[in-house]
Amino acid sequence: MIQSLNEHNREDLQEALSKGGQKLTPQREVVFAVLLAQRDHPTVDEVFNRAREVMPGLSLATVYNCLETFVGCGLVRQVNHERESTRYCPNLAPHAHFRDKETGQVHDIELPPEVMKSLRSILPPGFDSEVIEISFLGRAKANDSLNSN
Amino acid sequence: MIQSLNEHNREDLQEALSKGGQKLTPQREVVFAVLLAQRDHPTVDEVFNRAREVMPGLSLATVYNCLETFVGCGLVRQVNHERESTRYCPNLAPHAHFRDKETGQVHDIELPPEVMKSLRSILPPGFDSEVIEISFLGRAKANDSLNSN
DNA sequence: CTTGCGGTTTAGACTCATTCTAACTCTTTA
DNA sequence: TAAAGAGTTAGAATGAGTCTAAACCGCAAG
Repeated sequence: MIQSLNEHNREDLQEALSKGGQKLTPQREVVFAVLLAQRDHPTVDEVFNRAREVMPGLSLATVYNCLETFVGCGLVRQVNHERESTRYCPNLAPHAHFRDKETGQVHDIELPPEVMKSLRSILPPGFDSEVIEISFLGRAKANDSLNSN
Repeated sequence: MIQSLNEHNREDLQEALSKGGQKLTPQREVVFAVLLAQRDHPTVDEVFNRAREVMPGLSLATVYNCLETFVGCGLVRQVNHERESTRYCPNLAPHAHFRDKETGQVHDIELPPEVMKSLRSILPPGFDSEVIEISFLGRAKANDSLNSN
């Protein structure tokens, strides 16, 4: 179940928010806690439903707002696959995503620096890239524990 | 301007369609010609507008249908960036996409086989991937001629 | 205090890409 | 010529996400 944030995580949140000129609010705490509690790349709706168990008055618009704020503060990444609903991921380490064709589950795949480098190297001169998104589509055989980080 | 398909391209289209159990229709020819004429990763709307110059009665639904058919036959790839409108690309060679933050333009980036290989190698055992999507976000300095293929 | 202010939250209206539906057309097969 | 089947069409429906305007809240100034 969704716990409230521990001291450590609350401080991280607090700090990242204030760096971005934002405040820590009860809603933001709950939404952040939801993301940390179950790192399965939930959609906004999923976050909304989970958060409401803990804070029933929370509105969907606020969940959108909170998540956008987190993305702006670099606390969370958006994960898009084709045009499906955007998913959210609190894993900050550079990583790729693997989407299971059958279950729809999204798994994080560690991205070693040398692979990042070889990717950057394929850019022709004049192309400067800040963000690289890599996503695999396929099947992951069993091994439930491998998801996320 | 949009030309009608030359013999060679019409045959390719014809063949790919019939392999997928589909027929060559005037609408499909026009839509395909639009994609080949300007390889700038147009959205459905852009394809629609260009195609109407040549076939004014064409409907938007048909453009959606044609593009979906082409994707099904492997003639064309969809390109998605975040949740923006889907774009279409008739470049069949394996390649990544580079999206210019400022202009919004999408450029094709050639993907050498050894980079593909190193990417596949980061998948943990049990993960089998058929499709790998790679997209860069950044700025491309000038050099208009480098776009697409 | 209590008033005012800026940032946050809220419900509901709105947008817009995409999908669906049902009617229509065209071509082929019987 | 009729019936069947594929493809096309206009417009309605869907649904994720955004916008708007009102309510709320914590806090600093009076």
